[in-house]
Amino acid sequence: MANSLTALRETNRRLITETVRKSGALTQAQLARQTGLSPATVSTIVRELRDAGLVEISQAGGRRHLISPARETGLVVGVDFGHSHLRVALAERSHRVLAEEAIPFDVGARAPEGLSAAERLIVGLLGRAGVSRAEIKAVGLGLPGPIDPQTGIMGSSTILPGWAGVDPAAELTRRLGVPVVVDNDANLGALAEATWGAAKGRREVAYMKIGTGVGASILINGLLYRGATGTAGELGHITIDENGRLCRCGNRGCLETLAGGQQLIDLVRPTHGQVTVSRLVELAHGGDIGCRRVIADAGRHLGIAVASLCNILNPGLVVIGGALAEAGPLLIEPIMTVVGRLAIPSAARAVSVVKGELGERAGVLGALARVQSPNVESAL
Amino acid sequence: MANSLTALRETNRRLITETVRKSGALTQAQLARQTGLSPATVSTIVRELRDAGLVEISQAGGRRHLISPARETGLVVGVDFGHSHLRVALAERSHRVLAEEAIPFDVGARAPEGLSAAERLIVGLLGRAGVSRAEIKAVGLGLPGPIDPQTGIMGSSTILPGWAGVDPAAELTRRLGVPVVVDNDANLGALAEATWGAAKGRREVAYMKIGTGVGASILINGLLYRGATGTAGELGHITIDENGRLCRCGNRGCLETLAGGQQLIDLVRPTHGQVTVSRLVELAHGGDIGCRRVIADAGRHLGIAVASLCNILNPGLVVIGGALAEAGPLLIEPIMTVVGRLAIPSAARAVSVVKGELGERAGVLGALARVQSPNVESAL
DNA sequence: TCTCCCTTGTTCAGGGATTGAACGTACACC
DNA sequence: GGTGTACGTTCAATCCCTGAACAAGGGAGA
Repeated sequence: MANSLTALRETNRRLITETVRKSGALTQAQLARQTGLSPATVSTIVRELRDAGLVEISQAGGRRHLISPARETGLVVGVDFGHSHLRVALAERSHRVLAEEAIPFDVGARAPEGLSAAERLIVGLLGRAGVSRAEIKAVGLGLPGPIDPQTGIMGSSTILPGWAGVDPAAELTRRLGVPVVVDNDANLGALAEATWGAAKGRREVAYMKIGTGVGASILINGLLYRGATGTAGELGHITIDENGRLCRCGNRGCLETLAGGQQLIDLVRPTHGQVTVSRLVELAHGGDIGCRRVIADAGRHLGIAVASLCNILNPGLVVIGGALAEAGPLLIEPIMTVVGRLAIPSAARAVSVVKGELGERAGVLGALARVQSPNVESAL
Repeated sequence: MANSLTALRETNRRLITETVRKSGALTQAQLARQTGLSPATVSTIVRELRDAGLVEISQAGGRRHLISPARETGLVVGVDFGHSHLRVALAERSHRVLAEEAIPFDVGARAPEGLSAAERLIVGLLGRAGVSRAEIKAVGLGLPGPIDPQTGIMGSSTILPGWAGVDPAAELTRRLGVPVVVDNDANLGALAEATWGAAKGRREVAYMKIGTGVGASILINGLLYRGATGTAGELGHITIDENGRLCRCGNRGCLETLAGGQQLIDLVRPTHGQVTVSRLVELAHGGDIGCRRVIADAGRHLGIAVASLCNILNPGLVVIGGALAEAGPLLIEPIMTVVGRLAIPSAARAVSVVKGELGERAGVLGALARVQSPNVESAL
């Protein structure tokens, strides 16, 4: 079973596959040295992998064989629903993005409309990249709400009512005819930042996405931590003010009602009219006192949540993503101030809070990362 | 090398040894089922382990053999400092407790006095059990404050000023001449409950110890999760009321200032005079309205923290320990009510909050567990 | 150009490890 | 007392890793 000989072989096969993928191209001798396996074992396993089509072998002078990862054919698609936008990317398996597009979109709409819009965008990208629909091998789908990891269905019926009870993966599979993995958008953002962005190489990370709403995700030992029912990391609905505004999650005074982009937009509407979060950030960078103030206030509220996070998980790195993250120090300095005041000193010292490096693309890139490496979850 | 057959055998040997140690005594058939190995393999490995003196085999009716861990010689000591008590246990390696004693003790005293008191207690237990000091092979030490996992020194200088900068393990080693492992008392309580108590067999658990202060600890995948600097799980110093009372951690309105035993004692002093936490709980069970009310209020404040915990970690089980836990439903029902109101519904549904089964002994038993199985920590 | 030496990858026998099946044994239940 | 069941052991079969031997090719130096 788990510890049988075949399992051992499987382990070694995976070890070699991983080593090859990480290094790009290696000779068998190098492989043997790096993995600690004997050349004989490497030889037989490499042959197996070649027969299975998992690696490619090219002659490289002398007896040397260059082992490289099999050029995976086909394309993958990432779909990222934000609260107010929809972004789709078409990429090669190697992660190279061929085409990408984002449109404003209200996720409050019902699921079928959302999925139809995504489908239209995908078709558009296919046309632009000049490839056929059959090339798509898999789709990663991000949604801004808690997903039950068992069923793939939205865990809360109040957060995205239009999506309650729908199985988005099954639905999209039905439309496109390919496997779809669905995950929370904050989880995907965390994955992307850990793979290519600000959290590259870090194994203990918290990620907060502050867009229209507030989402968060936790990486423990480099793997997504989901908790018992997949809602681990839902910092957006931590209670900051028990008597605060009603939140769409059904509770009161959630962080999201105080620091979510929607709240900020509402706050500046009387003085600045209807703006987007990005515009609000621009104005703040331009020196607008009012916008700076609401962002700083949001930062202070976020700081309370980050302080809780520090006391509970004591992370070494917190990455801030989403549209509001573009405010940079205007947002992060108030966060740090509050963390310094509310978190245990040693935990506050240990944490650094930084802006994500992938900006608005984090979600969709995470969807691409997610669909290509299925083993990103912590065991339960 | 690392992945050879002998390594596989080594892995399985260790697997069986661990399984035997955790369960105490097992037949080979049970062992085979639990480990997933075949009875044949178990048979040969058990023989090896017996020959190596690592396990003992006793006949148990029929062909059944009872495999138990080898009776390791020597004794271990567990020391548990609470905020207001000191408890010491002397046990065999097999965890059988030979003698145990608790005294009231103010941990606010300086470290040397505390360690001297512990030493005196240990000597007393040795006399009572009729064994010599040389029998002691190791000591586990629990302290009610954040311990830096790297250095073993108290991480915060404000929480236990008398212990700031001291290396308690080194100091106790100097006095007793044996290895000492030191850990946070909540971590030890969690470990004990997971080994013998309410969290037996559970792998994702949060533990809260509500005594004079409030401490907490998190088990992820069955291992203590410490975070970047060892303060993961410090729920006692989550900020509940930003404008609340000053806390000894230096911040304001920490959970501990609202739900810690000390606060409850202060609250009932005008009406009930000076009482202990246990007395307060007794009175509440007896029907005293005032005591019931302060416990319920504490529960509501704890509920806020547990709700945060649910949103961040989404645990399946929260175990409440410490003296206040004896209030049982009087404390737990308000917690659940608040969790239901403040946590994300799916996270609130997923969690069950229960009283610990080991009572006041959790800390000292955890110290015994800790000293015998060094590998209880999550990587990093 | 030729030779020697080193590296590389393959093959093969040998030694380990796990497993399924078969078997003897002892208890429990009827 | 008979039967069934669970348990532990043994053994052949199977699978896997490794060390050694070996063929093939390149590079350095004469």
